Amino acid sequence: MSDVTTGENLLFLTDEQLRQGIEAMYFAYRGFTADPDRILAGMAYGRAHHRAIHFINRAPGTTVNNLLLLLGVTKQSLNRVLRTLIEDGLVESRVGTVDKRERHLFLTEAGEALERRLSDAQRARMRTAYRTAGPQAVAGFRQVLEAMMDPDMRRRYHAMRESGA
Amino acid sequence: MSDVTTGENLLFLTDEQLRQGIEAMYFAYRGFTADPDRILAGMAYGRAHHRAIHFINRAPGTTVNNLLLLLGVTKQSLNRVLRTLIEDGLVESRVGTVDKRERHLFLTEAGEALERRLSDAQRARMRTAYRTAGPQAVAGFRQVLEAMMDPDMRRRYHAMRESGA
DNA sequence: CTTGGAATGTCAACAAGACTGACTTAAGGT
DNA sequence: ACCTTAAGTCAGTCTTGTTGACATTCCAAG
Repeated sequence: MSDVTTGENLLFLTDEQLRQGIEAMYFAYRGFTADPDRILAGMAYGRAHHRAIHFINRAPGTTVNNLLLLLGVTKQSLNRVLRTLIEDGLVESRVGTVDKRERHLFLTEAGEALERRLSDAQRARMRTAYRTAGPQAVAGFRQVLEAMMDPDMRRRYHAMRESGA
Repeated sequence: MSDVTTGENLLFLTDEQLRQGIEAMYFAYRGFTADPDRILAGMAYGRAHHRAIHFINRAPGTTVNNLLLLLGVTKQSLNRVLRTLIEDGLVESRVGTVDKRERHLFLTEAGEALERRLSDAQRARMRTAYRTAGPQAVAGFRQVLEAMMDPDMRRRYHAMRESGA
């Protein structure tokens, strides 16, 4: 351990440092959502639709229940969003083959097109930020974010990474 | 430049890495807001009240207009929040002495008490995350967050740090 | 000095997206 | 047969965002 991490030199843990971190998180999240929000503003969609599309793309064939756990909203709330996406032909809902109670969700071609448009914008900002800060900083960024998650979310986040990559 | 940052070794900039970063940001932000949300759930307040209280505490005497720029909402939206906080005796609004159109905002003792309760909870999570990840990671975290902000927000974020610390 | 425009803040009405609670339908599992 | 689980629906509420209209105050140009 270096001297910054021990004794009275825990300078990165002062209240002022923590407050600045909180504000940085707040302002950065605004930037993080700004580009997709702008794209969606024109259509009849919002951030809720984006989140659904994102996770259906990440885990094609996921069930409604699984999506519910990832998004942390009520089924009534998700249902409203999902219904419009299905009606508009962006998402397809297939009855489960092994368990017919389940609905498996997939993006249609139109859904994938919108997903790409949204995630291109979001990744472009992320890429610029990553490039500006450099690989070391990115590693630290990821470490702190992970430590900030609730344990449940951290589990789901890891599960997603394993199946995804 | 080290070899990770050049040539074909830009591994931290792959689409998969960026997607994981996006998801980490999403899940971490949920954790970030969870504790204050829980505290506020009981009262008739929400995240919007928290944000107002936070920034009034950070910049006592700030005007409504300045708060508007920080929060990025319409004045009508902020006004509703502010009105309830004033009615409930958490915020005091003083008519400007030099420009009587302006209202200067301050936390009352009750307001400061709630601010402390909310920010204690949020800082506790932040402190744990920082301690877990370590000072190097925290530095990287801050760098990436800053690079993710919109330029306007970055300016305001820096202005806040100068006056605050 | 007056008057018109800009800045600041307030009121009212509405929409999106979250919530709870109650209920239905269909399919599994014991 | 009975209970549970998955999904969907209907109704009502809350928070927080939006627009539009309006009042007050300031300031500067005529």
